[in-house]
Amino acid sequence: MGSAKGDEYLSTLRHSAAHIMAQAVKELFPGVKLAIGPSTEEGFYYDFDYEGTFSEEDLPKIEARMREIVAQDLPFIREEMAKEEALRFFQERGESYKVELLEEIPDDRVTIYRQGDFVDLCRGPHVASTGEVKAFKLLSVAGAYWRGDERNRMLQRIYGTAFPTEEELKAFLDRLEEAKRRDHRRLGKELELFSTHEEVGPGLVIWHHRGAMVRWLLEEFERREHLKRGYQFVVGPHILKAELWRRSGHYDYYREHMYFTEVEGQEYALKPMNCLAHIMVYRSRQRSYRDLPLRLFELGTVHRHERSGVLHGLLRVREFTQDDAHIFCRPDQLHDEIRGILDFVQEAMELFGFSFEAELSTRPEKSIGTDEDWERATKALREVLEEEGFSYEVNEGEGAFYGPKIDIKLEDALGRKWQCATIQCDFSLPERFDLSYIGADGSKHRPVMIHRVILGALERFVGVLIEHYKGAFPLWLAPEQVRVLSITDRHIPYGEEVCRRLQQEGVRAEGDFRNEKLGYKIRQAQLEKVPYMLVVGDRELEEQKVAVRSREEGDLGAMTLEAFLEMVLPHCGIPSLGGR
RNA sequence: GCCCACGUAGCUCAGUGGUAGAGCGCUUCCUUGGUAAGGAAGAGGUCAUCGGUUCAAUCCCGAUCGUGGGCUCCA
Repeated sequence: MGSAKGDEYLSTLRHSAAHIMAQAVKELFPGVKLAIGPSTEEGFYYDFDYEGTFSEEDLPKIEARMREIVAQDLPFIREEMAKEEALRFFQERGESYKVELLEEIPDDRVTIYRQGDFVDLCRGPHVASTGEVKAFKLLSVAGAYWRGDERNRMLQRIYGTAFPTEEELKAFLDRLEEAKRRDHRRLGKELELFSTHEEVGPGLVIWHHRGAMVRWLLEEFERREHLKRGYQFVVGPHILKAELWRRSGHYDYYREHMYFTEVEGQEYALKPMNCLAHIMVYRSRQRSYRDLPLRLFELGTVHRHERSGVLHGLLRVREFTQDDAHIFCRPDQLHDEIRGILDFVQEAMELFGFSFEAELSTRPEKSIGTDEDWERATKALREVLEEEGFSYEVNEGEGAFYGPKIDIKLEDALGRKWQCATIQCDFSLPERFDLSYIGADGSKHRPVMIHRVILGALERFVGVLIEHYKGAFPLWLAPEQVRVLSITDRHIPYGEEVCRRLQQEGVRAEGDFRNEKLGYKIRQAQLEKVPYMLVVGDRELEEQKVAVRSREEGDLGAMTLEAFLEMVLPHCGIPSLGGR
């Protein structure tokens, strides 16, 4: 990351690159209309309206034309113009999108930028001339709705990136390659973690033994941590009567994401969220203020009908399991509960080596509940964020339909951001289900409900972990922790004995006793990211030792099995967070 | 859902309007070899599915399903 000034220059450079691309496209494809073309965090894009279509094959052609424009070193010329004049100007050129944009500009005067024959409505700034844009590359073509609204016409977007130097561009492209290498979909197949199948259906994951082990370890970790923090475990059904979803508001507000079925003339819905069963637990008896907070936890599997175009490996699926909990508390406890959750999140993220940032989302247009409720919940979330010293962004109108929320975006080893944890206040469901507790004053009061997940969807979290660790899970999460390698057939019995001993100690050990050369077995174990390899041959058999090789550090020499166990056992088990 | 691509052996990918190929993997045999690939032989594909054009389609066209890159949406 450069300085603030450096970032500014970078975005100016990229914005200028976008103009150069637009010029090239207009020259190569007559009839193209310009929409918008900003810089982004990773580069730039320009949206075009064109009767034909662009494909990836057009990119080299456009790039070549761009290089010519760069070689001409055309100055970027800023001009001020009366708005009326600009309107006429763009109208004459048939640039209807620019006209639409102009009509919304309140000022009387606007600026345009020219390079050569190309003119664009633009606030600027730009670099001095096209010659300054040297290191750039076009990356992809995509569809994009005009103004990001799917009711509008779909435009054609071309993405590219630009940097001050070729070296920086190359570093960026290398990083894209690196991301491809650690793509969880690729590693998931190579490491036998999971698979998806056309015959099964899109967005539905099948966990293979290794992936299932990672998941099981995470689940076990979750159970222990939740138990430590005063959560109670509950389990709810997968289908619940549609009538219940009507009462909760999901039927009205979330219907398009739900699957329905009919049983004996009754309409049922496959749960897209776990909250209703938890509410039923709360309602099963009279609650006292002394019972609160009631923290109900469930590794809850939910089904959501996601639109086909959004599915992506493990990161966006149609069936997933959340580490979900609902906390029912008194309004005066809200603050401490939110704090407890944020502490939990913070400790968990540290364990996995993620940094993260918080986002506070406020009331959306489509929502239920009173203004007063929304205000109170938003305030509580904001207060805790500030007391805990979290830096956070506010996303106006991005909250759930039932309440405001804090989303935690974690950042992986490549600096990419993922949403996992979320904390959502809810004043609506307690109202709709008429939840109450008897206060110290002997009268009924309304509890507050918090929906929260720590790792979020396990599918997504495992996907992020795979990419974060490049498939090389830390010892405690490695599906196979140790592999015992025999050198020749006569070492097999000893190898089996070593393997058994390890398994008895709770170490996940497997043997590779095939008739293959040691180098071959090591290569395979390395590629499969097994943390430790134990080689057994004549020398080890003789001395009753094992030759230890670490995935990261290579050959560690021979030692007794006891010495090896002493070294690794402390790191083999499921870790425990510090807690509050 | 929308825009653009793609779908060939278990995997990664070549290829052609005249019924298909490589590497890895798999099987068998030889080899018993000390820290990232020992050798040989063999098996394996209705070229995603359905329809159309054509004397002839894996290849051209259309639809469907699935996947990828985006948009919108989201854990």
